[in-house]
Amino acid sequence: MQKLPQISDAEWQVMKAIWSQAPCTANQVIEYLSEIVTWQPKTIKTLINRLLKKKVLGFKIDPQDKKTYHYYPLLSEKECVRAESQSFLHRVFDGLPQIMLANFIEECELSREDIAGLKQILEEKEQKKTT
Amino acid sequence: MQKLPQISDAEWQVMKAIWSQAPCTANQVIEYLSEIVTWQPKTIKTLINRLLKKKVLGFKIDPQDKKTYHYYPLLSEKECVRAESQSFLHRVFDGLPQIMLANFIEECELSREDIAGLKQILEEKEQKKTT
DNA sequence: TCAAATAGATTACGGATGTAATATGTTTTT
DNA sequence: AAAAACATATTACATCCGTAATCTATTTGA
Repeated sequence: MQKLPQISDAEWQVMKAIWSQAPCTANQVIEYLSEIVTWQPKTIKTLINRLLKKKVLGFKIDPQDKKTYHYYPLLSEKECVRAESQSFLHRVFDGLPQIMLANFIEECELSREDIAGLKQILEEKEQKKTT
Repeated sequence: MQKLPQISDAEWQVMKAIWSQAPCTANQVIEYLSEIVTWQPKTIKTLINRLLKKKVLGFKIDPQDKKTYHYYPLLSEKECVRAESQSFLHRVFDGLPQIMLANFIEECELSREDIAGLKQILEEKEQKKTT
């Protein structure tokens, strides 16, 4: 468990675009995000550069097209989600997942199928403890 | 759903102290937090002042002791937790609580009792939908 | 009463963040 | 080959944040 660099709100959007498309160009990120945010392309390039500096992204150059970088994540979505989740859990719920889960289940809209799915997951988790 | 002011990590610690003790003095906050963090008293005073400026805290003066302020929250813990939770949910899980819940249940340590409790809450939620 | 202690108010300062614009260098296009 | 387009790199700038120190006014102890 090492310390991951801090990823800001805006940077998270960029990372989500890259995790779902990598390797991809800046323009692909910009196009992907055009559905989601209203940032100028320059803003997105800035965010990409900050993520490069933080070593959250890397890039390669295609010999065919030496002009355009192809970015890819250096950290997996899973580990970033985990780190961000732990941070949230500690900040708001003193690190107690039971409290947090109970709270979310009560506060969120969940369909009947969602509820069934979660019960399923809980049961599987229980099974694993037994065996 | 109005927009709450932004509460930073460090400010959350202060707010948790005040929610659990209000109304309380700066020194009570400092003492409470001495178990949890290693900040200088001055640092905590700064945080209290920022929270005053953001209108997250208010204070009263005791006629007996006109020197010391007694701080109290202007926002409930519940609404702040809700806002922070929504922010996290959107940043990391695209606002989808099912995904988030499934993820946490799988990743976190939960005792058998925790699991039973969560199943209970899920069942109650299901009941409410039916009726 | 005068000095020391203390509470709150103001100021500090470097780094992160949101949100870009400008500068520079390399391809294309004409 | 010169100009236009485009990609990346650098710079900008206000605000927030972590982490305090200093200033000011009041209270209290000697």
